[in-house]
Amino acid sequence: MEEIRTRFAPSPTGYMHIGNLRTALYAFLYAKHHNGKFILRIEDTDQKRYVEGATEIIYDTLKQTKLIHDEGPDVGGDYGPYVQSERKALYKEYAEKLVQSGHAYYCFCSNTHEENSHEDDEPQTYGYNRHCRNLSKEEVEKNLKEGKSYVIRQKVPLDGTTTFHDEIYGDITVENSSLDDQILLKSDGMPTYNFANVVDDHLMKISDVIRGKEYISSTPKYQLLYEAFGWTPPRTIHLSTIMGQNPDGTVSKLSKRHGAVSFAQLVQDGYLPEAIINYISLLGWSPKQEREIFSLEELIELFDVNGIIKTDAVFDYKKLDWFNSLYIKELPREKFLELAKDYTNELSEDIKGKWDFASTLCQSRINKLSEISHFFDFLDDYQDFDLALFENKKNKLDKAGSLDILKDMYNILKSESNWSVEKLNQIIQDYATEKGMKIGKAMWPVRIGVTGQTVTPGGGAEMLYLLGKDKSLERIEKCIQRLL
RNA sequence: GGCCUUAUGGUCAAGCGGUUAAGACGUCACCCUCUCAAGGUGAAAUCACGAGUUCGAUUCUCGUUAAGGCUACCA
Repeated sequence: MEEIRTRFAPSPTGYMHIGNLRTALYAFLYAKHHNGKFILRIEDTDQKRYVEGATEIIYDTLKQTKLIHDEGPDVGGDYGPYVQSERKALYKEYAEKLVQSGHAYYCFCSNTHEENSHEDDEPQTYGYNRHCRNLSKEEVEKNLKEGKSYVIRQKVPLDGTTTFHDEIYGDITVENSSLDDQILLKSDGMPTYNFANVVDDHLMKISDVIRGKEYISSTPKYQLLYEAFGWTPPRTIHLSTIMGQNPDGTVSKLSKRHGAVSFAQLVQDGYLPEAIINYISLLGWSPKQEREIFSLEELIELFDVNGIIKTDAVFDYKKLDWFNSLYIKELPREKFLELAKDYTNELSEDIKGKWDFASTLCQSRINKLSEISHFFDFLDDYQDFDLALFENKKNKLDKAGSLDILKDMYNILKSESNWSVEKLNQIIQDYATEKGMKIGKAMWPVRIGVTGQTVTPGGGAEMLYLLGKDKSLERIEKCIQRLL
């Protein structure tokens, strides 16, 4: 049986775009679902874009998301090297083969881009004018001998059509006349992506190419290349684009202006890799089930090209938040504490001292780890709040009623030496029982008085504990003064 | 401009000729509850438009419109 081999072929650009990561994920899931191999290949043929440390970012991302590759520059494999710049000689060799077989030609035009430049009001000309397509052998030899700079271009048939099959989009046919004689080998001797991916996918025995659908337009040219070489093309699976929502409601390709778009940025914002993977797995693919929480193992089990969606998906940070909050809640306590460490710097010494308890409040309520930094800011933001907050109809409380409770609580709390959440809860419960009221009624004035806010991430006793005895009493006293 | 692709609620999406058109996020109620969060229940909200084909179209075909991609010595 045919071995399934997929590849993830990122350019070392310095960051991992979330759309790119999704492509990697799908390629990984597809391969693993079929017990195949997932290969990492670094496409660094554009030397101008080389970024220091960029490959490490790719390795890190793959490691953090657990998309473990079976072959790649760092782990080796039978089809290396896995870095395109190290395969330079290979491409030249194959490009020349194509020249010999009449499927490509040398082009000595200096800069076609400039030649084709135009004024805005002039009708635009498109593509290369094929100036060198029919140069005589002698002319080519002469130019070569003179050491003229050249590129090798694909000799695309002038008529007829080319058809390829995509697993998602079906058969796609284009007129060859709409295809340009694209550059295969650049003047610096490096191949273009368009050429390298064909050679490498074949040489590395890639069975299924999974990539973004921006390559659909180029695929006919790849098809022609495979045919010229006499190779069987791999299956192709083109993926929809991940979009971002613009302020005006329109959408466009997800980019910086929509928010964090790189995996590293998302992680820094406090999203867990597992949550990110879970969320993006469902952006453009559906397991056709009602649940949405899946581990990587489950995704491998369930992955099926049948569920891949053709339409572009808008990245929704709100939904990512939801996934993330669930994953954070599920985190074992130790793990949460460890991850939280990076976000506690801005916390007050007071909160840090009570972190053992305070962290539980965070874990059950935050959407992303970065929210920890300012989670307790409200405690310090204590001003002369509107005394109407003491009125609460559900508890049948007015200012006078609150004042009474506050006075009692002040006296009770003043003599309390065991300032723990449990004890505080206990004594307030005892007080409520004694007064024949529900604990909620007794807690209301306390919680409001001590925080000055109706909404707090925790109950009255918890707020008292976090504030500490001195500050709590001080605030209660102040409220009593104001209410008198 | 040319070529290619796509079109179900605000968002992710199920559906693959006959359905009260799933489910999730978000929103809004209500319940629970010392507030919030979590949890529970419920509500509002979708087949872009126009022609066909068919007994019957969200589903098939064609057009329109809109959106996206390609049209680089970037990938």
